[in-house]
Amino acid sequence: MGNRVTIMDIAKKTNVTHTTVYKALNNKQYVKEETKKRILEAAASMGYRANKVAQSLVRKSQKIGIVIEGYYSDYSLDLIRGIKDGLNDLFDDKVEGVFTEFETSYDREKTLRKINDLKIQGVDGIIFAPYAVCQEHIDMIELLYSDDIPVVLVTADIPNSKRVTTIRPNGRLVGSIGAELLRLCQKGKTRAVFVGNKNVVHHQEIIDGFTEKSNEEGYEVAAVYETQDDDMIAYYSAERLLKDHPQVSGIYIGTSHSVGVCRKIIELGLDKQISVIGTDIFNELIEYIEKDTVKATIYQNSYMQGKLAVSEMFKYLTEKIVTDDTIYVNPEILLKCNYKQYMEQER
Amino acid sequence: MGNRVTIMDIAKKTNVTHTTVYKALNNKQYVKEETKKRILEAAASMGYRANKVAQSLVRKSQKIGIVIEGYYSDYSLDLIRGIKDGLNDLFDDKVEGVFTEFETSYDREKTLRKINDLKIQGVDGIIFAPYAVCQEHIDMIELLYSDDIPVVLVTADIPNSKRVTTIRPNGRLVGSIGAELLRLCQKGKTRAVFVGNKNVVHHQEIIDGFTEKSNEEGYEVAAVYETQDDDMIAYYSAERLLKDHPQVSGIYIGTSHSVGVCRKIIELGLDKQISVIGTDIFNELIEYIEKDTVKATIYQNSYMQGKLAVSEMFKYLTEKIVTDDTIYVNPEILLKCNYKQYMEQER
DNA sequence: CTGAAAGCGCTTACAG
DNA sequence: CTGAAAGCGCTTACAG
Repeated sequence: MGNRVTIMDIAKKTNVTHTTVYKALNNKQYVKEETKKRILEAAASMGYRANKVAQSLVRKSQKIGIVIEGYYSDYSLDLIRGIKDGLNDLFDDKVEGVFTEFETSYDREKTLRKINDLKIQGVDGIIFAPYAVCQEHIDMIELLYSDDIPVVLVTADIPNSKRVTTIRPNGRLVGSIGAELLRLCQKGKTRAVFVGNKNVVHHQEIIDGFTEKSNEEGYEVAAVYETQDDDMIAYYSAERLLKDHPQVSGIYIGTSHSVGVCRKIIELGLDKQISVIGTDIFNELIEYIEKDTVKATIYQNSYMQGKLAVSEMFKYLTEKIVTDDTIYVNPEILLKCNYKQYMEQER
Repeated sequence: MGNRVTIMDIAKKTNVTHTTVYKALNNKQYVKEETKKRILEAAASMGYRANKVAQSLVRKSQKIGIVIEGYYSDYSLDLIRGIKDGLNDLFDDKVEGVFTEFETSYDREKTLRKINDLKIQGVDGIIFAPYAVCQEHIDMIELLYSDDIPVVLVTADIPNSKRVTTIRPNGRLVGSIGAELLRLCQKGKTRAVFVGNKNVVHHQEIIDGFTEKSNEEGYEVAAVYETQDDDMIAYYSAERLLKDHPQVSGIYIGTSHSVGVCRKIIELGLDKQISVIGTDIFNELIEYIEKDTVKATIYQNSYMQGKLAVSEMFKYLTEKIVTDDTIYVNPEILLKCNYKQYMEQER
């Protein structure tokens, strides 16, 4: 290992000091073009690779602001846990998180105010988990961009915005998995899907993926309902569904907090005829998994999304590079025998 | 961030030099008990936490030897990729991997020789992926242990050995998932399971988990076959199975390289009646997933196992701590619509 | 038993 | 435009 190429080695070879090499390598001003070229060539030919450990030791600390918009659910709690663990992993790399308060409801104005506060506090970057998309968000991100404050999105994307990247599950894939799981266990040919809110891009994607896959495999999607992640709305929507479409034998619930659907199904004694697939894992769902009303649930791993959001932000802050324009977290399929592994998991 | 507690802060507070603090904190000899106690107390009260970045910068390089025993399959290739990526992540932490050659067959003697070679080369730790378990392995690990060379196992455990930890899928859980997936899509009540070799602890666990879960849910496991991960043996075993137990409607193939089972099923035109669940993902399996002969496959993520093995070894080498006595990697369920995400994946 | 000094590979003022 | 010096927070010989 004694053979690692350092800035000093390059300095010796090119007859300048390591300070000059540093400047050339990091594109700082005040290095003669010709010198710079020589240095860069030497670095390349010697296989130089900056030592990130040394860089972390001297770098000034980086502040990352965190804004999580609306809906205080298990999904958000896991997201936050992931972000916190991600920050903790980078503690010695001098990364600091600046959390803004969490809201139990969606308030566009508040979000904008919080982001502005973070800017004033001088954060180096912002991790933002948006709920619904709006023009103000796009404008705000544009503004931050021009102020050189990168924004990494998590759980959802904001199309046409200048965010650096987004870490999220692929909604169309989630919908497809829901459809395919139903194919495996559904008896009839008619289905329905429930989401929280069609204005949430992710939810629309789920509908699209579910519908496309269902049609492809010869199933009819008889109805799409919005539950606003409200258990009672879910309950009454299910009632309506089963009245209007008694031939339904498969339901995909593409959102959390909508176990009302299961309650209604059991109430009507239809739980042997109708197969249900759920989304994510949370306490209220367990009972229905244990009873086999819910055959499987699709876990979107918000914990991992949070963790990745932090590491991606760090990567961008320190190297100005990003893994990909969109980073998809694989949705996982949980059954009765393995869902427990995913509650409060670490990974 | 300027408020991080350093070794220097403790030194000032306790009126010694940072060298002494270092010794006290790291349990080095030649520190008076009383001084040590004072220092440790101060450190605790000040909330001291060693800076891992600084430690990595000065630590001498660590050599990790890698031995992968037998069977050169996609599973092993992904494992190796994981180990390599794990090592690469720790490049700046001065971690170096020393690979021994891979064998396409299982040779106990060769394994022992390779491990001994690594010891002579002076590695600081060994990552070992065993195939079958034997007393010689246990003895070898014991020997390494007394020479202060920690062994981290991956993909399987060696019970009663002095390995530091093992990173692996929970075989019983894999078997249970196989059984539960069959419950979702199987028509009849009789099943069979194929594994590579019952002497492989992991395979026996799969059988146990599968059988227990099947019985629990009212299914009969009519037969258990060993394929030796050989396609032709799998093919002929399937033939025998379907002759001896024509009522079989669900099959779990708990090992790779046994798609011969699927070939036989299709040949006999039974692919509409029999549901098959596979294990892991590799090229030969794709065709049967696409045709819906294999309804789902259980992915054991050897890539992640390899990556974790490296980080666990590093943790042990640098901090003498281990996350857990056994670290389970969650098996994931792949369907037709999402298996592609897992081929050559990074994560 | 305790301490003074050098060094890991960078970055950051500051001087020339 | 280039360089000399200090420093990040540890570990490692070496001296006392």
